[in-house]
Amino acid sequence: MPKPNHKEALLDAGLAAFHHRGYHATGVQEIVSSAGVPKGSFYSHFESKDALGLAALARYWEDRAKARALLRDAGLPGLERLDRYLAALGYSEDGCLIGNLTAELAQLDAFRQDLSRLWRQWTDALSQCLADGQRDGSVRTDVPATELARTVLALWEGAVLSAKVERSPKPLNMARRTLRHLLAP
Amino acid sequence: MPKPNHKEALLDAGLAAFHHRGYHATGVQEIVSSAGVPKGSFYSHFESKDALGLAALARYWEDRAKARALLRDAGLPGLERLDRYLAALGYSEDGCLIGNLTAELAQLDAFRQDLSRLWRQWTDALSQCLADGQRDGSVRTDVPATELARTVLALWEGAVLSAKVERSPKPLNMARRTLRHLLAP
DNA sequence: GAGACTAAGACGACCGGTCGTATTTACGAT
DNA sequence: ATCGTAAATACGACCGGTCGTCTTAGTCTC
Repeated sequence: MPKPNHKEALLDAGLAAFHHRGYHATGVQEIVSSAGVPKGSFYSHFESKDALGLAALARYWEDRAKARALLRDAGLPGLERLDRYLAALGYSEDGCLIGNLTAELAQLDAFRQDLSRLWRQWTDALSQCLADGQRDGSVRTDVPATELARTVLALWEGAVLSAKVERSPKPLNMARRTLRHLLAP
Repeated sequence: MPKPNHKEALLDAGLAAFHHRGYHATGVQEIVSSAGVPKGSFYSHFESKDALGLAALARYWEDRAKARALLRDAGLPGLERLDRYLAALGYSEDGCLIGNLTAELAQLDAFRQDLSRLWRQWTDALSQCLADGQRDGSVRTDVPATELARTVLALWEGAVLSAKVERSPKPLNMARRTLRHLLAP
């Protein structure tokens, strides 16, 4: 049984490096050095670099499960939940790993399915929140919740990209304002 | 004087490869093979791979100048111009080179400035069209044209990313519908 | 012949991954 | 509980290949 902290260290280091530098610009050597794990051990923990990449995506998604819980907070109207969720996601200079790797890797067979599933999961989570909002009256009802969710996600990811190149959280604030206006009844 | 078609061939091949596979996943060898140019000649035409990357971005932007002319079509209301422009941009399985390379390369000194400038130019072009729309009454006036332009661009880029992972133009159609609703007075 | 240009192949660094050996763990017998 | 052995795991050194770039020989033009 390998030491659990080696795998975790590799996962942490991989996630950080892929997020900051991108997937193909990051080598296995760099990850193992950063994780303080001998390179020969890498393949005891991950079958391949691709496997680590997929694991990093899954970890990134799971790391934001707490923020996603805000989308299900029954004590708030739907629109307010959404806004709190986006505020909780917040700004990062490196942007969003899912968006970044979608741009870089969506055309690769090894990644497309997982990326596609993440987008779907994300859309579903947003959609359920917005459907609740439609029931509680905080969200417009003339467009299906699913389409609204797709719009939210697209605008958010575009804003994150803009924030990345601008090195500023302003586009995220703009997106939140716009969404309040767009989604209100 | 190098043959002009070699440089063009390299630029075309580089643009296509960077767009389809991403920057770091594309090697100089692949580009020269695709362009039918000897590898040793590459550096007679481009100082470095980075230089080609930057040239490819500029080319991509220039290739869409014709579509951008639609934004300035004085015969149409501003909102209609915008929609025609987005329709003219259309769907591509590879997404948008500017968006893709922003995600992949915005953190690199060699690329940030050019990417940032492209986003600014794009935003300015959209902003002028929307300001015209505010004057002609086709676009809402309660939000400055610049902020609307940023929103348009963010939503579009996010939708392009979504379209890339979905392999479908549907997100782009959604974005156009949403923008009509969002921008109308 | 001189200078400019072209381009084949070499360069050092890096790539993801493999493999033989060393180390650790697990298990059965005593 | 201890020990010997087998199995599993870890990992240092290595693999063949690719990377972007450069060097230098060859070619062309004046």
